[in-house]
Amino acid sequence: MNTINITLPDGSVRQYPHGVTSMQIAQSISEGLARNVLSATVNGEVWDATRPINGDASLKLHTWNDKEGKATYWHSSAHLMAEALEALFPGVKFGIGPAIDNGYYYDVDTGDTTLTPADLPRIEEKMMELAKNKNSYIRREVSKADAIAYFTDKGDEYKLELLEGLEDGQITFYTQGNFTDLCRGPHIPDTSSIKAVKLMNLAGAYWRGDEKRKQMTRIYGITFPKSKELTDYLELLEEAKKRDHRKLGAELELFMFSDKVGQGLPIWLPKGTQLRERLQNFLRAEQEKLGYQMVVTPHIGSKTLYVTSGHYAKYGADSFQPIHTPKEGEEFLLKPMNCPHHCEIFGHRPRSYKELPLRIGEFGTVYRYEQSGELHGLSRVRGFTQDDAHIFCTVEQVKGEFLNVLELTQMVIRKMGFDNFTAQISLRDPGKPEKYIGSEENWNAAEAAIIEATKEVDMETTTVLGEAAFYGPKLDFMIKDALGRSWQLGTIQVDYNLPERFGLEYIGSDNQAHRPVMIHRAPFGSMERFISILIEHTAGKFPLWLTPDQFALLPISDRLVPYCESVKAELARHDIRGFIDERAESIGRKIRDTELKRVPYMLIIGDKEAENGQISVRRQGQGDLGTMDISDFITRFTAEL
RNA sequence: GCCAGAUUAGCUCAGUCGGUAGAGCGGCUGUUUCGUAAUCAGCAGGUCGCGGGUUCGAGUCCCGUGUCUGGCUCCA
Repeated sequence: MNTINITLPDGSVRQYPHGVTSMQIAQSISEGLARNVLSATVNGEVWDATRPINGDASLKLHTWNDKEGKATYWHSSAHLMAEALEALFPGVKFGIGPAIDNGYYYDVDTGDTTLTPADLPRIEEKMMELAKNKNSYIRREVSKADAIAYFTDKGDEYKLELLEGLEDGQITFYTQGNFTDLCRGPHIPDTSSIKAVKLMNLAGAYWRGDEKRKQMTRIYGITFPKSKELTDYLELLEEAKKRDHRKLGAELELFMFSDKVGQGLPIWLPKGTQLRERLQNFLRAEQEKLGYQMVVTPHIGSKTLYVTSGHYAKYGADSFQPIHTPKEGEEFLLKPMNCPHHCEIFGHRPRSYKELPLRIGEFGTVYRYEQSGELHGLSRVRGFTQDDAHIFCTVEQVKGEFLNVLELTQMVIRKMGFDNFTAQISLRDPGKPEKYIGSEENWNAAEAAIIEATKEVDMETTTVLGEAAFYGPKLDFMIKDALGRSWQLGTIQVDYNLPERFGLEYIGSDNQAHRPVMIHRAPFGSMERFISILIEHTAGKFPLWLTPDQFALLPISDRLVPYCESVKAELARHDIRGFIDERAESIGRKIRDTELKRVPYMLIIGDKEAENGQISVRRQGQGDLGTMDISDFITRFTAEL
């Protein structure tokens, strides 16, 4: 047979000579496509576009515009960087160098020389110089013995270790220019499409992710086929920097940290507290509508509580250590989660099936000893408040409760101005039933309930097997912000373990004791983390109903302050809140300062407005909206809420 | 916790070869009473993160340590 059948994604079948490459197929379709093709999926596996196809195959060509194309491109860029490093730092050793979501990295060991950020431009230059050589990426199958010989000769113990895990017969090398690497591939045809490079940063990374092993230097980089795309990407990063919640949090006086109070312990300032409490009140009201009952539990709990829950055995050593009292033998732990307290609430008196589902909610402040290097603004802290609740129910009720939580979360997220909202469902690893507690029937029922519930609310989901907790399946919420970055919010988890450990029971209609199922849910994770995401998503321009100050009254002269007072009082009667800027500053200055504080409405008051009983309205970020009656403003304002 | 970098006035930053500290913004005082993004002037702010060391002399060099930043590992 001299010809093979190639099936394209549209289902059409074309015939090509045996040994044809994806590149040649692209050429037969169009020159333009051939110029842009980076790799191809052949029978479900991503291949080099230059690799011969030796049998009937399905084929999908990849360009810069798809995920696989970018991944190939960036992985090849990592090799290009390695070539540049080898030219500049002879003797450098290489770990692994994969593509990531935005670019690639390569872990390197430069021996006694330490790389510094000042070295990066030099490496970038070398990469561009090498890219211009238009070197092809050449794939070569090698025997294990030859491969070992090559890297032994080179003295790269990392590659040798990687080789140990590979089987003879499936080892390939890729070479471009003067650089040869152990690599499964695939790679782009040649280096000429790499037109712009930026090495982002340097970081330490453990060899094979093991903190007991040597730390290598990880160099992060990104490349693009057009220099304009690099410029755009760097602008996006600039924008992200401007929106950094740590920066905005300080500028807008929302929160602070103090070395004396302790790292990772946020202090909420008046404006931030207003924002947070308003958000909390909104969430509380919505949850009460859905049948949640709010409780308050102490910030510490006896060690016994956590021994019972099992958390002490699992996390005790890595937590804030017990608080000891003057009387010996008393030990308390800072509350790291609210569930044990809520279990005690359920168990404090006999429960009837008629009370289920029992939904116990709490804005519960918890303390966790996060490693110091993990702390980050408000998104990773040591003291935070969960929008927590525990639902005690029957297995039959799990689906309804999931629906309830999904709908609540969707509604709140939309109200907050996010529109891209997805979920990850984590189920058992079907091959390892011994890893999980709880009966087979209960697991099946709960997993089915979660999947059905997400279908009913029409939510985009991904399902991952083996990611469930040992005590039950779970669902994690994800949102994308205005810059397209993904954030993980909170979770809903089914738990068969804690009711067991706390011996929780209810009396069923059959007059027998039954064990309830417990659902943990904190859809937003924590107030701290959620607000950090909200700050970055909105760039500090919070939704009107939520923002601390909704307007600023800006009198042109201090003789107009009394009129401002009357306007403020009138707006207050309509629950519109704000302040008067009474400073002896020019109106231009007051407007500038108020714009920077992201106060949504600026009401400029001069003699004309005072005479006519009107206000001149300016919207933050939009400019002058003209003069209007106060009642018209209230109408406009209320419509925007 | 680990690797790398940073740490100077409230903030953003400058500070040369080691010779005793500087700007802008902000603050205060005065001035300006103004029409849609900074009125003008003066003044006050610093144990150069902290603790040691080298030196006649340390913001600057060395050691230790705190905190922050970027990653790694971790995240009930």
